[in-house]
Amino acid sequence: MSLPESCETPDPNASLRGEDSDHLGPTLLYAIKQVELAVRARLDALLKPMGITALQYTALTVLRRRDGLSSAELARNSFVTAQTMGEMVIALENRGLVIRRPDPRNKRRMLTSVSAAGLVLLAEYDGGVAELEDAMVSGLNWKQRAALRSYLNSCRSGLSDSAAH
Amino acid sequence: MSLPESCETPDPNASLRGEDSDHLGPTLLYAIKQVELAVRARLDALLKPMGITALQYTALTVLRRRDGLSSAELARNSFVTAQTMGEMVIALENRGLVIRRPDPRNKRRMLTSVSAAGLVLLAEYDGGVAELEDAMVSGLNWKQRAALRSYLNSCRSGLSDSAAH
DNA sequence: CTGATATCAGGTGAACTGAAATCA
DNA sequence: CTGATTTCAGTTAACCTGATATCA
Repeated sequence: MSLPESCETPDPNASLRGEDSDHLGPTLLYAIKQVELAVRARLDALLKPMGITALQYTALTVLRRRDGLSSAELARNSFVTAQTMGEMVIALENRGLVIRRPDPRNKRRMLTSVSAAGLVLLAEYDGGVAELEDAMVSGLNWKQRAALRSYLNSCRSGLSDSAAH
Repeated sequence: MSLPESCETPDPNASLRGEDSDHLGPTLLYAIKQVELAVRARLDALLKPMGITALQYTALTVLRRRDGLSSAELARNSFVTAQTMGEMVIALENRGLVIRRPDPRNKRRMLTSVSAAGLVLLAEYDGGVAELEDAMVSGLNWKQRAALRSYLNSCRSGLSDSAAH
């Protein structure tokens, strides 16, 4: 990995508004945490009036994209234990937002799907969530947005794969 | 602010492993959440052996950079209530990691500083945290890392500033 | 027998809301 | 009086560990 030495100073005007102008410390980790905190605060405020948590919303959106996952698979996707996700899925089932049925090829597994009511609920949120994302990336053009997503995917794989020190 | 446009195609392999190659939905929000979840899992595992939470660690690093903040200011920085942050700061004080003393100009405010023991504890973590960040951005060159930080800062200001729909 | 899944039981820490007191 | 900060009290949602049963 050759490092370009064209400009050592990563950021001449890092101190934009005196808020978080750290030129040392876990800058990228901190930046990601700050963005996620802001997103979560907004998302909670958006979802709370309808009585659903951010984690439940996330699980529903994942199930909408990938139908028929088991709660254990959902748990691995969200970095929580199988018990925790199992309870949440049951809660969603009791509220009629998801439907579960045993896997015909494995009687132990329970295939989970978003119910019609769940799809309606998700559809009601889609607009607000899209607005939230638009607000977040309002300062970036499409090319930068694509690069940001690419970089984030790289970060995720870098953390999940061979991140042994 | 010059933004690097020499970056290669945004995603040579956007579909990493068939896991989350969604071309629709809240992709960027989801990508950020996924990265933060992975970071938090790693950070918790790193910090747990010494009995400190990720939020406490973050608060300590913020105080190291900006000495003398009040718990209310810390709360606003971390998107939690003043009560929550107040309890955490007291917990840190009881463990001798921070020191508080009344603001001479405002007897109600309590100025918080990292204690010597707190600085030692932070120093012990700096290495592991740096390794964690290195692992996260191992797939990015320095230019992409700088762009990522710039984009994340843009996202944060986009969320905190005028994010009215 | 081993591993994965689901579920029940119990426990914990972290966050919230509400209210009260102090001070600029 | 208004607003900000701190602190006390009660509460809740989220997550954990441990144990058990089922099934590939």
